[in-house]
Amino acid sequence: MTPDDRDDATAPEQRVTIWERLDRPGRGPRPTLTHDQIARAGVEIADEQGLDAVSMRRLAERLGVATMALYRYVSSKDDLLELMIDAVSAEIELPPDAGWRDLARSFAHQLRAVGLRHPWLTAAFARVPHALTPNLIARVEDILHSLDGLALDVDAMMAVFGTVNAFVRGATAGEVVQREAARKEGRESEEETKLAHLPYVRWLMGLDRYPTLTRYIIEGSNEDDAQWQFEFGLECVLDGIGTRLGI
Amino acid sequence: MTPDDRDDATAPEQRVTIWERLDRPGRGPRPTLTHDQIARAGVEIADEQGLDAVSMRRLAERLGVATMALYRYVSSKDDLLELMIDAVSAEIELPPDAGWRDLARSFAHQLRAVGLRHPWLTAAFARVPHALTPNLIARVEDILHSLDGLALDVDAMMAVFGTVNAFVRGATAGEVVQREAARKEGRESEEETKLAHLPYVRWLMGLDRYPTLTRYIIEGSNEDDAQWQFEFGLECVLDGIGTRLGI
DNA sequence: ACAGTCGCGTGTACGACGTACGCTGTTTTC
DNA sequence: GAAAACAGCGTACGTCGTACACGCGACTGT
Repeated sequence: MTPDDRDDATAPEQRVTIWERLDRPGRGPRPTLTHDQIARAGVEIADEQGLDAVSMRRLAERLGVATMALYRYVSSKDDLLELMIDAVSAEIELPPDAGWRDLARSFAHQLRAVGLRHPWLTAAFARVPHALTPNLIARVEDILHSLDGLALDVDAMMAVFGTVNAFVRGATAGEVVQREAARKEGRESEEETKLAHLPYVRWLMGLDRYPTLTRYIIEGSNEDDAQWQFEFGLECVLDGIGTRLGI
Repeated sequence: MTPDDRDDATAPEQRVTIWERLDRPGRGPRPTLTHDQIARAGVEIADEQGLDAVSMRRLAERLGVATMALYRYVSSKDDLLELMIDAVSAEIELPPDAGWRDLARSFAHQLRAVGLRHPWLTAAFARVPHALTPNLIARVEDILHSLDGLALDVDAMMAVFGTVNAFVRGATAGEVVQREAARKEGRESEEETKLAHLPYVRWLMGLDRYPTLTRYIIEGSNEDDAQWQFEFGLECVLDGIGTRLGI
């Protein structure tokens, strides 16, 4: 027998999101920091030294406050990551009055650009439970709005955004993982990275189990590979959506 | 002969991947563990209690060895994550002799299934520098092989895989983030999750800044939403690829 | 004007983490 | 048999997130 139907000690945890608490009325002393400052400082650290370097202690030191002071602004480190995600998400600016296709394309390119400019973003997305921050929600709204009036039901509209979004995140994540690995291991140039992987690649090819992959490594023009692949994939996605929905 | 005739003191750090070290010849005592056992135990812990619960101490305890004994098998925790990724990647089995489209579709569905069955996988991918483990490489080879003989150059072939892979990872990541958040906060049913988000959603809608999004929340049939969206997106991607490459 | 109370900033402390290092004992190779 | 290589282990260090209690400053209601 499991007496689980009255145990609300753990059940209805109504977590209030940080966004709802952002500008609370002032009673007591004036806060010395703003959420914006905190997010910005966190982004700076992450950009310079990677996401692992963003600790509450380091962040507090950079802001000139005690470590625990930060917890007056964020309820946990996850909250901090949400702030940081939202901060860099603000860098995305979409053209007004564009059709859904141009809008989606612009969103895709810019989300990728943000992800590459802030390589920690991918890892942050994977860690944070509630990644729908206001600045991202606003862009969702923009794209949904551009799809309105095309005789689509709302599920289809959301599916369009979801598909583009999924592709961009996956593609960017793939690119970023490699760069971050390079940074962590102290490599600086693309050339150095290729050199570091060389023994492993050689070993793989020597196994003779991956002939087609081997051909790609030998014949492939690894010139601007990632950028080209992204644009190729994106256009495929947009074409596929347009055709399937007749828009 | 000189056992060490390397001249390049400044060369990049030649990290030897764990895969190249897997079955080294035995000198000294017999190992009591295998890499397979370790990976399996790690996967068990992660499945049961989440990726954060996979610590070297806990893993060692489950395996009945001292913590530091594990470092005879993996050189770091990242290595361990690679082993775990490879272990669950083995769950993907593709049909033999299928066309590229069926093969890609099967790969997509199974990779998603693995990601949902092991919700920590997404986070692991984001943490690990070299996520191309043998079992994944083998599937890449399968798909590339199915594209051979269609008059594509190798770059295009790789782009096909890359596009499908990116979409699947992005889509799965999105689904998983929500489930993991629910698990972390102790929620069990989908209903409970919806209830927990209700105040935030209401607050968002009350801002009156996201009318189309609001319509989606109200009108959307959130029934089997994720599964449907995934299949919709996947077919768009496959269609787009097929049309663009004429295959 | 004054008391109450709310909340900001802080210091300390706890339990967990990854892992460097050195030791002991076993197995293989010369 | 001696030497070398290597498995397993215990200890220790530095770091992390954050719970908690304290003191002080600023607003609110009287």
